[in-house]
Amino acid sequence: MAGLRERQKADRQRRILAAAVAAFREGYRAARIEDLAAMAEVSVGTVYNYYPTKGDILMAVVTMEVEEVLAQGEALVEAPPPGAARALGALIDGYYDHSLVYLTKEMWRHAMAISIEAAETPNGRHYAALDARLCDQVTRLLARLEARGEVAADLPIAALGQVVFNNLNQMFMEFARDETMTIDELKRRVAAQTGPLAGLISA
Amino acid sequence: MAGLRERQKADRQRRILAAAVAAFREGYRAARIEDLAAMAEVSVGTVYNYYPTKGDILMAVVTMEVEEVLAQGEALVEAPPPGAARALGALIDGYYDHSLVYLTKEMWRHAMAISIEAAETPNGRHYAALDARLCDQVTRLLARLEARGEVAADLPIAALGQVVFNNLNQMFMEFARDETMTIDELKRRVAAQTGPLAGLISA
DNA sequence: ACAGAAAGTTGAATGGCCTCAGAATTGAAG
DNA sequence: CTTCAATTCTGAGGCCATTCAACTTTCTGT
Repeated sequence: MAGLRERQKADRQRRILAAAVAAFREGYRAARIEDLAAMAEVSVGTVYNYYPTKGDILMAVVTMEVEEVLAQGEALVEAPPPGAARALGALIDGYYDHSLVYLTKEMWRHAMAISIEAAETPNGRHYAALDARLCDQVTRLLARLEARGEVAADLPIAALGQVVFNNLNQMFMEFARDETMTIDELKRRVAAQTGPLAGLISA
Repeated sequence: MAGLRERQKADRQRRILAAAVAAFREGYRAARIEDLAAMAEVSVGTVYNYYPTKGDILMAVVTMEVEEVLAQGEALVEAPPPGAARALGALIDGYYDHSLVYLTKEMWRHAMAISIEAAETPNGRHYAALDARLCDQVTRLLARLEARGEVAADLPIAALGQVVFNNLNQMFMEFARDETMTIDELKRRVAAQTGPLAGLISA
């Protein structure tokens, strides 16, 4: 049975995260830990008892987002539409469509910044691991297409998968940097890059 | 004639930058503005009179590095070695070889983080502009190879140039993230990605 | 039901980037 | 060589993420 202490703990955890999502969406930089604490009806010290740094709170939100993106992508890898260009496009568009559910562009910018700046911390490593899983998913899609005979057989699939992923990742970074770029614009631009590539590797 | 005031100004500027390069190489995070000020024999306020933020001082160093990289790359674009794979490899290796002259990996990480986090500031835009010039240089190399008949004629050169650049850029980020990765390791990995790509687009 | 241990909470204090009101220095004019 | 305006310098102080020693609350064994 869940004791009182455990219930209170779970409740506080939830309140802090909810406060963070609400406050961060208004502005990550502008949100002070003191504010989150007040919203969650908890003291500053307690916030730090649940999350080691402000960045970790952000990363918790990023993780939610990316886990859902990965799950959705997995479904697509299981049964990709026919044609390399179409299959890759569908996977990538799916990623982008699900990128701003919990996070804003500003939140993404800070998450990316933290993952680079603090690369050697658990946080940075965790972000890198999420990236690696996305990269792996792209590669597995290529492998499946190759198995289905839609991609030429003698290509270094892992290397090309990483090229495709690096490209979609970097383009997403550019998207996050530019407040005026829309998701459709992003998709269009990446399709213009991935499409020709898909054409080159098609069987 | 240069008045006393002007000479003093230039001298302080130089002292601050020199102090910054020395201190940052020991550790960007660990370097406090107060330390730089002391090293440059100037007050904290004066440092801020010359550079609006700590990040701007770093960006001044990044600019030195990238300008030299671009100049070197330009020479290669003028007279690329024969073969798409060889030409691209030479350009990219040149970039990487000249990446740690003034900067350390830690400095790069912080510079990258700032450029994303503060994308809308003059600083962020400046960094983005440097990136754009590098991307353009890669694309111009491809265009030149196409003109020489070493790359197939009907390809979207600009899009492919950006794919190649995004890939080398993202891989450099990974290099900066991982203190144990050597430049040779980085070159090897990128060659394994760019090589096949070059093969696919060769005439 | 109570004492003691365990676990968790609290908010004042710390450290470092950056600001700003006033002091100091330089150059120009009389 | 003064005087004054313009420029530049200075460092104490504000802000906010983070820490930590003291205090509460919950749990456990008797």
